[in-house]
Amino acid sequence: MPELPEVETIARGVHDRVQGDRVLEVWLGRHSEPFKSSAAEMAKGLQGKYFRAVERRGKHIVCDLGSIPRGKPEAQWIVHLGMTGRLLVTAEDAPIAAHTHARLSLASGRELRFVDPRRFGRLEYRDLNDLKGFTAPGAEPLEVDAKTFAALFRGRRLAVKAALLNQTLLSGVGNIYADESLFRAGIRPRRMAGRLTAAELERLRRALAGVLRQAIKLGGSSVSDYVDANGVRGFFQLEHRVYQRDGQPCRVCGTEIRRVVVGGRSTHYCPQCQR
DNA sequence: CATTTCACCTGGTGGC
DNA sequence: TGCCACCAGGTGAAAT
Repeated sequence: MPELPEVETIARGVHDRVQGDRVLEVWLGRHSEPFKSSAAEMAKGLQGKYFRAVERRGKHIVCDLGSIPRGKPEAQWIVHLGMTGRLLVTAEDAPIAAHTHARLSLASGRELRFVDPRRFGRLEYRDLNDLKGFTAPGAEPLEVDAKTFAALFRGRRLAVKAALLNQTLLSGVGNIYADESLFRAGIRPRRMAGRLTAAELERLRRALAGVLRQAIKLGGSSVSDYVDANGVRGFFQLEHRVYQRDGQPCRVCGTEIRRVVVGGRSTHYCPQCQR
């Protein structure tokens, strides 16, 4: 489900609703897949902690926690939504959705819940006395400068689409925004990353930042059932130029949009507008 | 090492 | 209606 704009929307929504709130009780489901750290340690660590802040790092949602409401974070709860994960703030008596893996009851009388049918999402608890704070491995697409961006692709022999999806190069780009940014930059997804010209790379960097910013403004893309922390759908899917539009005419030139597989992922492009 | 492929899961859709 | 193949917004391990 979620790429950078969706994760940003959810992180902001959760931040606004839980900042200053305190965890009273923790319930964790019995499926082990979502738990990157031991469930027992996570439950014990979360209990009693205050939410200092909730922020996005790449596709991760990082909750800074402390034993008092303010000050330096003492621990972090890190949520990765995978393909189908949701992080929701609910009333405590709200019905419990199928595939709910974590419920944090809060002093305000609400609950923070993690729901994930496919269980590709991950939850991690970090005690910052033992471990460093979470940092995303790749560059932030909304902050990276032209020189750094170009250096990420230099010498690489894989398709530019695959490079965009590599989270150790850029953090936060997924299948929708890789395709949409390549369309806006006029670059074919199968072009070898290391063979792009300086001008093409700069077009791509700007197209990517532009499409991500616009998507954040519209609350992300709701392709199937994506909703933010308040259960509200996004609207960026209405702005898609190529993603899941194969067989339909290009909105710019009318040529039929094609679907191919690149790096094992569905890839959509306009053979006329993208070279 | 860099790159590619595949497995991990459930659920929705569309064809027969 | 039922059954089945195929597809899905992600990632990391294994293979090449």
